[in-house]
Amino acid sequence: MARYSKIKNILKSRNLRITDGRVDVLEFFFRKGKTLSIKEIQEELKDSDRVTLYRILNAFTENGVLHKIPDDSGQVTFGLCHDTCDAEDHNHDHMHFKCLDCGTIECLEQQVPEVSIPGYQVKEANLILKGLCKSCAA
Amino acid sequence: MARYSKIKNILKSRNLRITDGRVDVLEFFFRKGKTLSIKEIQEELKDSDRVTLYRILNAFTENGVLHKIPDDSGQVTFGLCHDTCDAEDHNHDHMHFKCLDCGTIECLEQQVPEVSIPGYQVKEANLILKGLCKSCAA
DNA sequence: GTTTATGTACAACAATGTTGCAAAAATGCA
DNA sequence: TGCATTTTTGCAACATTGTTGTACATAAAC
Repeated sequence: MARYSKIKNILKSRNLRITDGRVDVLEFFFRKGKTLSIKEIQEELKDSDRVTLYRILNAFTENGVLHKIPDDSGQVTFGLCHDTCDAEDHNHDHMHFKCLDCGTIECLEQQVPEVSIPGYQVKEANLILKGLCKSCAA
Repeated sequence: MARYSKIKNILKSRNLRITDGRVDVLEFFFRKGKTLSIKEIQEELKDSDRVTLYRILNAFTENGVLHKIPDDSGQVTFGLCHDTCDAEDHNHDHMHFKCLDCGTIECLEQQVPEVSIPGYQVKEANLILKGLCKSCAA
């Protein structure tokens, strides 16, 4: 499917109106094919309003289009959710790799290992690995 | 060992000077025995300077006294490192549980499951679980 | 006690994120 | 297509969070 149609479908399926800003943000994610920090998105979409961008990202996060990647650096990073995510049944189990050298954060396809703790009810699991990515380790 | 002596030893072993602010922060962590957000620490130590507190927390993080817990909420939370951590050989593998009900973040003693990704060099692993904690699930 | 290195307090700044509201645009329907 | 409704945007203003520079104060070492 053409990229624009795909983006339109994603927005429609979440009952989000198709606006230039939203399409631009999603198009940027598909084009880069990687996780993006707010800073990177802002630099790409220089002429757009900061508040609008925050609202777009929040809407996307709430509706399972993007997921926020926890990071202790304070720099919030977003990644595209897999096609299986939707507003009701959002798959929160993600595994990410942050390269200590180049700083890139990648979404890994591997499944987060199952963990159970007696007495606790685990609903989501986020595994953040740090080290050297494929290109930096080589 | 008495708490104050313990705190003094921790600071000395990191070559950090023993000051009122640092002792207060550490004493608060030992007293609560749990992870603390910057907000909580600020509320406890109302009369202390905000900048000083940030510098204390940064010094503690850099020297393996505390560890920063990644969280997508933006609220930075700190936890006491285990006794095995020191400035040179800081054990970065942590497992945390965040309760979606009461918001508390707990450090779990369980070991983070080993994960390896072909071509990557994994140095740290952070597993963040979310759900209902023991008291909220009951 | 005196010296020296380190840490603190204050002011000012920078970055990040939020709220309220009027104007604009997207959708649905006649 | 044109109109009504609802959602989204853009702007201003504010709130929170974190940083930098610098003079002063304190801890550690002698």
